[in-house]
Amino acid sequence: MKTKKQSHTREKIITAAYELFYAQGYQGATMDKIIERSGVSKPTVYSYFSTKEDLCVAYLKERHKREMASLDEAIDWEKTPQDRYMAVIRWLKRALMDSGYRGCGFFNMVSEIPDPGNPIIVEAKSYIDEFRETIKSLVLDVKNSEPKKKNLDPERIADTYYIVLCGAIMGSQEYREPWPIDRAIEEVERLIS
Amino acid sequence: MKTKKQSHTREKIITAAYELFYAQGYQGATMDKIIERSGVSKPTVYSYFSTKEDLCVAYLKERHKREMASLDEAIDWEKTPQDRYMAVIRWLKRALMDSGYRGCGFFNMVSEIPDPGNPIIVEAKSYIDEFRETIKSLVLDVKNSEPKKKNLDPERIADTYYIVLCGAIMGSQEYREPWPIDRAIEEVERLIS
DNA sequence: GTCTATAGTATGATAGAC
DNA sequence: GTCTATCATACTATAGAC
Repeated sequence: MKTKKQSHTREKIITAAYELFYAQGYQGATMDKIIERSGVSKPTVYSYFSTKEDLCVAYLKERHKREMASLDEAIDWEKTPQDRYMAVIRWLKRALMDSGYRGCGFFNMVSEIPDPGNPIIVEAKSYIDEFRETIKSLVLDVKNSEPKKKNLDPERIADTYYIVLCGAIMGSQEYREPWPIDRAIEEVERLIS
Repeated sequence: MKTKKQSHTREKIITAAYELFYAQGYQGATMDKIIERSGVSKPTVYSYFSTKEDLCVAYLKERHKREMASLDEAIDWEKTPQDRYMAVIRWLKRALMDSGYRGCGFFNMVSEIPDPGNPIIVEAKSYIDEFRETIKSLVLDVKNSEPKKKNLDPERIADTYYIVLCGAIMGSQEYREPWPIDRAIEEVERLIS
C-alpha cells in the first residue's frame, strides 16, 4: 500500500540518521553515510528531507519523542513521589551507560553548533525545557507529599537537580565511567532529604 | 632574527587557531579560516603544524597553559582556604560570561569528537584531570583550616564540586544565562559549610 | 595548486498499483 | 496503458585538507 511504503522509507532514513547523528555529531555524520546506512537512494532521501539540517531537526524531534516516552515510563513505574523524583536520574544513568557514555544527543548539538538561532539548537532547547518541566513537577509532588517536606523550595531544587544532572552527563562522558552519575544520584537524593 | 620571527609566526597561527577552534569547534574551524585569520601563508602554516589535528592539539596545550595560569592567579588572589576554594567557580563564572556562554573549550571537543583515543581528547582530559587535582587540593586546605572542618570528606566534596561545575558550564551554555552558574556557586559553598 | 569529500541535483530506469 | 514511489548513477559546485 502506498502510505505504508512511504512511511517505511521515512522510518529507514530516520533510523539511520538517529544512529549516526548521535554517534558522530552533526558534521561527523555525513549525508553519504546516512544514505548508505539507510539503504534508501539519495534522491529519495532528499525527497523526504530537502536539506541535512531538515533531517537533523527531524532526528531531534524523533529523539525528543522517544526519550520523553521512555522517561515517562520510568517515572510511572514508581509509586511514591520520592521514587518518581529519583526515577529521572536513575533513568539517566541507564541511558548513559547503554550509550557507551556518548552523552546527551541534545547537549552534544549545543556544544557543536554555536549559533543559538540555528533550528537544530532551537529544537534541542525545546527538549531541555520540557525535561526541566518534568523535574519541576516531580519536585512539587514531593513537596506536597508530606508535611515535613513543606519547607522545600521547588524552584531551587529543580534548578539544582538540572545542574547536577548536566554535570553527571558531562562528567561521565569525559571519563566514560559511571561514578559521576552515582555521585550525582546521591546529591539529588540529598536535595529532598 | 630567525628564532624570533619563527616564534612570532607560530604565535600568530596559534592565536588564530585559539579563537576559531573555541568559537566554532574542531570541524567548524576550517584550516582556510584559520590560515586567513592568522595572516600566515598556507605552506608556512603547514610547516609548523603538519595536520589540522596537530594544530588543534597545540591549541589545546596553549589553552591548558593559559587557563591554568589564569585560574592559579585567581586562587592566589585570595587569602583564606574558604575563599581560595570558592575562587575556582567564581573564576569560572567570569570566564563563561566573558566568552558569551560558549562553554568550555575542552568539554566542547569531548562532545564533538567521539573517539576517546583521539589525541585531541587525550589532551582535553589532561586539562580536566589537572583541574580536578587543583580542586582537590583546595578542599584539603579547607579541611585542615579549622577543627570544625575535620569531618569533611575531601574526595567526595571534590568530586561533587567537579560535577556541579560541569553542570554550571553546560547549563549556562544551553541557556546563555548566568543563573546556572549562580546556582552552582551556592551549591559549592554549601559543600563545605 | 591539487586532490578528495561533501551537499545537493538531474536523468533515466524499474516495479507495482490501478 | 498511466501514475507513483523508488532506485542507480552520473553530475555540479563548493569547500576542505594539505
